[in-house]
Amino acid sequence: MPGSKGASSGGRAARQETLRHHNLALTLRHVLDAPTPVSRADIAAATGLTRATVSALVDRLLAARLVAELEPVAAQRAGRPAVPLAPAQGTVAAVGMEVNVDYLGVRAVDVGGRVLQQRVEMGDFRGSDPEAVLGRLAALAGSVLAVLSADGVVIVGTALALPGLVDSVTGPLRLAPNLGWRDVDVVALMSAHPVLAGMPPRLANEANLAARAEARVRRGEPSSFVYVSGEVGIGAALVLDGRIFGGRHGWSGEIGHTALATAGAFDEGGTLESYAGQDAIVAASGLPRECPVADVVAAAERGEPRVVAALERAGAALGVALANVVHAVDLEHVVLGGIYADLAPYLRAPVLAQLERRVITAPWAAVDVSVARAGKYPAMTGGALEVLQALVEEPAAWVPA
Amino acid sequence: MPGSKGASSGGRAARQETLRHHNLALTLRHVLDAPTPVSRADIAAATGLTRATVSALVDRLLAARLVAELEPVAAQRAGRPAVPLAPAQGTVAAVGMEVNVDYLGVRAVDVGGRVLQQRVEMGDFRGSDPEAVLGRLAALAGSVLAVLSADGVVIVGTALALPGLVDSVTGPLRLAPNLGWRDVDVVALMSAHPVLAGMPPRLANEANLAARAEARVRRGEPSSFVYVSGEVGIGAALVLDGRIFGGRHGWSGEIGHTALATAGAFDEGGTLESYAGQDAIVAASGLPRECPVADVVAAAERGEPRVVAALERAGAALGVALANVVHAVDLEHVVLGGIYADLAPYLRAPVLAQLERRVITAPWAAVDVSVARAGKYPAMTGGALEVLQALVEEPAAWVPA
DNA sequence: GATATTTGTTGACCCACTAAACTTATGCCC
DNA sequence: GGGCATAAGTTTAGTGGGTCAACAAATATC
Repeated sequence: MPGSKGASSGGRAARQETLRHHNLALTLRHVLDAPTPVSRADIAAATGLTRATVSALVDRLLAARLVAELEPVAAQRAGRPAVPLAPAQGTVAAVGMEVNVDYLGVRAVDVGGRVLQQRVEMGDFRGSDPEAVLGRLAALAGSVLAVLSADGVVIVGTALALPGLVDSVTGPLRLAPNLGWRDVDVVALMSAHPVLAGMPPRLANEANLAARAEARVRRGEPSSFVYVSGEVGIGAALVLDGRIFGGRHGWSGEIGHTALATAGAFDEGGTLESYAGQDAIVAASGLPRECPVADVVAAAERGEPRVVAALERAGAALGVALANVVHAVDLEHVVLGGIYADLAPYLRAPVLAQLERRVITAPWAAVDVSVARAGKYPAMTGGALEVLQALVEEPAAWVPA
Repeated sequence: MPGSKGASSGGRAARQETLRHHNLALTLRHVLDAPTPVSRADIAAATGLTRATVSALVDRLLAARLVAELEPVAAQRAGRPAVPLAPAQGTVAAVGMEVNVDYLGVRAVDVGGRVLQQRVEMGDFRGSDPEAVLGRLAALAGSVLAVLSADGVVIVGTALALPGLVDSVTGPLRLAPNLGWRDVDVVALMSAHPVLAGMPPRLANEANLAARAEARVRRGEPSSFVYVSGEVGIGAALVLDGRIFGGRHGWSGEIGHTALATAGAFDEGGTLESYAGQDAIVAASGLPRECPVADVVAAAERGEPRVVAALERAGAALGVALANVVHAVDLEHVVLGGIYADLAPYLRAPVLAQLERRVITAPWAAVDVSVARAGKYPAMTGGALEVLQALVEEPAAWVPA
């Protein structure tokens, strides 16, 4: 998720090989992104390549087991029936892992986006010991990998989502306030376990990876949005044309630290997290500390005034912060994820109200607010998709000559 | 400045021609970006292309008058002396125009970045009539274009910088509060003038184009930064790896409307512009309305306490807003432009103080604040560079077969 | 003046694409 | 069931833009 290429004079020399790599990736992407199986002729028509070229490229993808031919279905049109092509199932996969405040887990996803295996362990990891926690995670990953390799699945890599600041330039986890971790060399700790020896995980922020999963669910729709992941902390991710924009170090979207409530005295003032974080909402609701979100939702459904007011207030704070993000990066869609997805019925209106009031461009491009659709533990899926994306963009490395 | 490609399955089929286009652009970029003239052999070594290929590509660039051969300089090494290649001077150029609150102007820049012609007219355009103002601008442009065409310069296009919201998707200027313009079809009004008939201007925000000029001045240095353009309004631009990130409509960087001073009551609170805009600074300084910035600087230099306090306060507000931007997009450099460049001696410290206090990632990547170096009227230069960039990225369209 | 060294050019070759003909497999009409 | 239209996938020749290696040109060094 570099967000930048780095090359000073952008791009390297293109040779014949580059051409083939490009078209191979294009062809693969077409098969993977299509909602239904496609034929070689469909790909040719859509890409502008000739059928001859597509055939040659597809042959390579078949050999690499990235794509599979399905049984021809009874054709209703005249002419030779097409051979349907679809993402291969259960042949090539990536593993997404996650450590969060109250659970850890591992999920394996194949090139078609199917979940092949998954394990989740609940727990309380506030103020935990990184080495011990990562040991448990590695054990979990080991059991998943064992099943996969017994099934002959090729694993292309792993990724690990963390609720904090991961330095994508130099490596370590800088800060995960709610785990109580600081400057932890997570990659080294994970690689120490033999099961992961050959596959050091890519690290990334939980919100960024969750947003990637959300982007996949929404492929086809306008795919530029701010994904807000409400958990104990508040993370956000910027998705531009289906791609995560991580910034220089992968630290974009740290809206939990947006300055609010400054009243002209710029040296004071709370952050968004102090108004709209999970703990703040629970406290303002008058509910017991660390009670689950489900309790908040239940209380709100019963119409308890203090809870409803707390959510109203949290929504307003979130709306102000999001208005600032919209002004900074010009996006028209907000997706509420994490606990905000559960609380959306109560947050949506105040968030929208602030956006409409404050966003100066709203008259020409109203900002809409929707609810995440990527399901439970989206960051694990997103981590796997992150690794798979590298494969999809450079399939030549995995395709036999 | 789309900031997005739009293509759903990203990228089209690559053919042989695509290869040549890519390498032609690569070669041209190498000549343009090099600080000193380069030889064909240098380009070959740097790009990985063979000298044979580079020779063929350079021949096309010479024919298109985008590149020129210089006189060989006395070689100090053994071997045949190299033929130095440099951007052609005064052969191919683009025109950048600007309408702002107190001036309008036109500037022509060639592929090497040299200013060939320029005209600036001072005035007061608050609450002005768009048609009349654009008529004056067109006349100015006409006189510049006349001189250029007499000199045999080929004009590849024009751009127009405006202090407001330009809708890059559907075209019109949506809102320029300080001009008092709203929903003005600027392109149509400009194209009505015969001198610009064949070359409708690209419109863009003043801050975005000024930032582009700044990025060019800083090429070679780390080129991702937030450029803040303080004028009557406050605009900003996000520069990522030397490229402007404009967002979906070109409306990124509207930090003038960042919400500040909310004191827990999220329905109140002023914007950054109400604390740090030119009018706000002048008012808080106790100076006469609409007095020039030079007077503010002079008063600050004399140490007038009310002025110094006003600048301190404006700097703090700006620092809070910039901390929010840094949290949102993860950038490490802030560049102060427009009136903020003149006021930088007084703004820099409070801005830095807020950034250090609030940016949670500061311990690992301190945000620095520097002063713009692109000179007077950077948006005019940036507009021309914007047009030239399209040429540089797709030189094939301008190069004879 | 002979030799080494580097630049730029030339021509043979190679590879990935296109174009167009061909083969295969179906639906439809009689 | 046979002929015909239609469409999918394959085969073969051709083209373009690259590489590679040899060569010519121009200078420094001894």
